[in-house]
Amino acid sequence: MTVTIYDVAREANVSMATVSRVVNGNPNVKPATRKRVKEAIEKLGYRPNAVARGLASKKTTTVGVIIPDISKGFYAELARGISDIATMYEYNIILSNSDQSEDKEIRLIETMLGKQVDGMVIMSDQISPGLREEISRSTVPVVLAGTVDETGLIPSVNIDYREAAREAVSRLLKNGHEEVALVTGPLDTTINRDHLLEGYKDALKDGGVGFDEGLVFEVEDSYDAALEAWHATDRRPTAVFAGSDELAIGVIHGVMDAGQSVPDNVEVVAFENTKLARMVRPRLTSVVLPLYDIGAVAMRLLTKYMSNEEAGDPAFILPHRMEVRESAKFDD
Amino acid sequence: MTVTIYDVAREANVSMATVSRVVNGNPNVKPATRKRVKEAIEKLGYRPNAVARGLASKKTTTVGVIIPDISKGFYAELARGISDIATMYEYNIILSNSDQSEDKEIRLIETMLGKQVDGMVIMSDQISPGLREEISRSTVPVVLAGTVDETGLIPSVNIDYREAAREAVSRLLKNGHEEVALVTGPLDTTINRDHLLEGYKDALKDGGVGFDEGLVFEVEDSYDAALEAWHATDRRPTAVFAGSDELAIGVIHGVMDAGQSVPDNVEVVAFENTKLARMVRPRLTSVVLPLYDIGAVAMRLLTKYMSNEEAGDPAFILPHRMEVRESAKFDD
DNA sequence: GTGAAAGCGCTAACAT
DNA sequence: ATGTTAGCGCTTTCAC
Repeated sequence: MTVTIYDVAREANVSMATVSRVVNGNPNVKPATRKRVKEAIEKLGYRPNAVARGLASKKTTTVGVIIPDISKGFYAELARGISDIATMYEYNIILSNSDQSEDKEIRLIETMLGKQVDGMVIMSDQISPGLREEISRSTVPVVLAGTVDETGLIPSVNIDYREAAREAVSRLLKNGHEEVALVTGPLDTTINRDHLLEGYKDALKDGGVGFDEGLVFEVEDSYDAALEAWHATDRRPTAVFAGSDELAIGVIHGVMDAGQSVPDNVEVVAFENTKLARMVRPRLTSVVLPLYDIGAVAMRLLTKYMSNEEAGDPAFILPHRMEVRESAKFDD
Repeated sequence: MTVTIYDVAREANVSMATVSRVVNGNPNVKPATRKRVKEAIEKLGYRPNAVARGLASKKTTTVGVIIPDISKGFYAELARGISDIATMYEYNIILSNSDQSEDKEIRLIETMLGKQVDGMVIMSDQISPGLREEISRSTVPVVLAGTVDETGLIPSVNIDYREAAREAVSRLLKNGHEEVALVTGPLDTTINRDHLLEGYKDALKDGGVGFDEGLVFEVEDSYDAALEAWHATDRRPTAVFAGSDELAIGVIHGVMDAGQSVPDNVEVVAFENTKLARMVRPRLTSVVLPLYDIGAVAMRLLTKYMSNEEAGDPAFILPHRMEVRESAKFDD
């Protein structure tokens, strides 16, 4: 029923070793026999069995990807970057959602290792000690994408979130605001807590403005949560730095509901720059998070580790920039 | 270096067959020896090699998923549904992007079959004859998700797009509009051409309104394209049925730019109901496309085919409904 | 340049 | 209840 390398060998009057050679592009085959073998392959419709090959060669040309939730635009964009580079290097991807559960993450790593992946790209809002432990025990290389490992030991690709946040808030401060709010997702994630919040504080310090805890709005990372938070508070900051485009839009609508205008009464700077940023009025001025690139670079890095190439500093930092639109009054 | 079933067998003083039995939960093992084996597994840190298992059993417990573009919300949502059910049935997923290229689609199917996937879920805006041919030659079951096969031969999961479109346009018509526009993505995709457009025409006929080609705006499926189309035309329809949330938002902003209001001057009904629908003002009234469910049901169907269960009608149709918000003046 | 043979780590009869 | 044995389809020395 299934045609194997033996069948091809018989058909072409050569040994299976020779068939294997032509299938794998080994140059040590006389052109004439190569031709015969190729014809036999064609004739029989032979398709190499990657599982058998994987068992014999101990390489599967597949990599595992663990992602919190592929249905979230943020991660989907990362995944696309990973996928494209994987395809370029002829790897396939086993993709699984972890929902940020440490349990699931660890179980996924185990099953992927069982499936003999050649490497893994992992995304997580928070590298728990258990997860870090599991990763460091891995028999194959692992790269983190858009995910910060506080120890800096696990290879990772990111931007300098803290500096990006500092710059954004500084520009707001330069516009003369006395009360700049931070609207952020849960502060139990590394990026929010140690990067966005700290960058926000850095900027306040730079600008000689005192930190006011009442101006930090920690909400669920959703449009509704930001909107509600704005409705609920009686603070009236005149500028906002939001931790995501969605949060920023929630704030904008909150401001509008209060009968005010963005950017005239309240300036808003977002963080992420998804396509959403252009689909609101006013359009969002947003720090650009190069998600696709982060994924792509992470995968590229992984290919280097998988072939034992030198890969340089494990903590890879990509440049960032700001896309200026109408939700804040910036000049360039 | 790697510990195999032999090592465990030796450690536990049993044969490899017994180890295999306890690993696979075969009841024919005395509790005492089962315990010994489990301890040996624990002690040695044994992890079954799924590749070897796959070669021996001819089952890999992985399914292939081909998707046009995972970074698009539409597909990402489908993928999540597929993934969750796959996980539930203990399958892993090999995920690849096709960018709708027939070439890539066919190549992906080939490499997935080479990797011995147990089945495949495929998404595509258009099942080309070449793709259909390739699918029908597949040695493992294939299910289409959110994808219409005109021949109806390939198992698929969808909603009745045409009827959903008809209902939406009919409700608009009932509000007394004389000019209802259709803003749709490219009409070279099956759903747009044979379902949305036809459903739109059905409704016009039902309502005794003539079809006016000038009221069909075929644009790229993006916010910008819809916005530009609205800016460019001098037609002033008072109601619009849009083929996606993004298109609907483009239309809404186009209407606003023209100094008019939604829904007072123009009523808009969208199709998709992503979370975007609630993030615009006015919020979108939208036909609900149960993307997650479509993916989930497709994967569930695939598990049936993979285990040779009876699966019923191959063309599975899920119910649809409309979510009424403010972009159209509907009562319920 | 080509062939023979020994695995890769497991499952699945078949014995016992 | 447990052990023996023959593959699964390929890669990879090692000979010739």
